[in-house]
Amino acid sequence: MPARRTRGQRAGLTRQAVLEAALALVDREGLQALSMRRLGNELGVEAMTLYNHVANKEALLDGLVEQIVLSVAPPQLDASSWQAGMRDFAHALLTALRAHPDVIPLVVSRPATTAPNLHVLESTLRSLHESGFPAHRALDVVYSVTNFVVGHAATMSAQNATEQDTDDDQPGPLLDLDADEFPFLTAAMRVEPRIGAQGRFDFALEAMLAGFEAARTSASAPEPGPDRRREQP
Amino acid sequence: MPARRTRGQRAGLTRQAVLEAALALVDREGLQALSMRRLGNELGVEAMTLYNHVANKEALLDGLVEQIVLSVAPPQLDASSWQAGMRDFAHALLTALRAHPDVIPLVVSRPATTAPNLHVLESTLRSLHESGFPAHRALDVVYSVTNFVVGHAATMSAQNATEQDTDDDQPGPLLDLDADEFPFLTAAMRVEPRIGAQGRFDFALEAMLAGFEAARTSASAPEPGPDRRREQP
DNA sequence: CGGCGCAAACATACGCCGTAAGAAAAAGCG
DNA sequence: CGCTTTTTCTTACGGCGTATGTTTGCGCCG
Repeated sequence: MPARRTRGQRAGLTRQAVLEAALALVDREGLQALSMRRLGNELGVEAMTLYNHVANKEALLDGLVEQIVLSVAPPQLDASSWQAGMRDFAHALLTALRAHPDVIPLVVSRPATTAPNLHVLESTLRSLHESGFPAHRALDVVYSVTNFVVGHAATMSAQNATEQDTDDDQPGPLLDLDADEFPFLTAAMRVEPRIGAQGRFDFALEAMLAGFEAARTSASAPEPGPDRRREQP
Repeated sequence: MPARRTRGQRAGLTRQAVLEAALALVDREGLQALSMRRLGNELGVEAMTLYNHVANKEALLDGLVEQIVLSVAPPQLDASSWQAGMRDFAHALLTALRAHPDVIPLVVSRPATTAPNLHVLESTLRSLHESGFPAHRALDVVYSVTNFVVGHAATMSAQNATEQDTDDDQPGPLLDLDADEFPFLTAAMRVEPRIGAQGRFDFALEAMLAGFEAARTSASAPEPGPDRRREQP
């Protein structure tokens, strides 16, 4: 039953309301369930009505990632430990993404460079600068942490998605692979996968933060070393 | 002109040919240009014909990420320096992703757990294990590096996309932001953005590898420390 | 209080999409 | 050559995003 209103009374529909309904719909039924007609039904309104509040579907999707990005508290950095602040920020961002896993593909492909986000970024850069990072390195740190969090969240959500295709909930190996064929892989996945993902996240995050700290304290860059990368022309 | 053949001669169409044409089309005109009808035209064939070689559009998209993943050489690890091998692997993966930026959203949302990929993963895990990582930490390392690379590639491609919306090629600030409002941000972006992105990638990658090396050499885990994260219930 | 302007909501229509179902054509094979 | 098998084409259905034009009811001004 599509939330009908007695015909004639106005909805007072709002961009915010549209975005919230869209986010709820995506959380409930996935990205592919989000169509203008469907979202209209959800709000008791015709599809075209939504165009009074969002320019088009692209803008609606942009609005979804905006909702998520704005929901995470900006990094709180005191000069004593920039690492603690970045760690909290990374965890908060991961939590926000995990709360809306179906939006992650959107977050990945849409840069969130709205004005409020840029201000958050600017203040974070200032804090990191006061902690001893040169400006461009501060940007490196912020970008790297967010990139890492987003990539990790994407991988985790993709795995959860395929894991739900086989809809049995016994805790056995979700990817049933031959222990003889993949001994190390099976050994590595023996740990409870949920803890494993979180543990991996913490492990790599600590490694990154430690690496950044090492780069910060040493004036000379700790750059590549013997580098044999290849690059496209 | 849609590559017509004189009616009657057969194409000898192949799954591989379909995937290559699809990848070329996506590279040329973006993900949204990839439809079964359009891809059929590209190959001089009706849309439904494609279903003889791919089960449905989902499978075709899976095939696209498969193409990319298989195109990057597996990590070559000699016991002397696991870091060099992982660094090369990261660079190769980044290069492959940057060659097909429009496929990145697909790579992000589709776990590439096909049999050949699992074998590559297994052999990488063995090498890392021989370098002194416990099995689960080896998995952490591989996952973290790939997550990081994918996240970084996604961010870079998203930025390049918005940067092309304003189609002027003067090298000025691609995100024209007020230097008074965002002093640190503008300072940080003063470096040539192309080099900046690559430099940031190398910087963070080295930090991660250094952090992993530190974790490997110390038996005691270098875990979080004073942790004030919050988590959803 | 009455009418009117205007923004919000509705209704219709167009050209796309993915793909199910069946006809037709080509290719292999005795 | 006829028969089977596989590939390709044709048609059709429901759903999509949205351009376009009409209706509706609230708030304001006289």
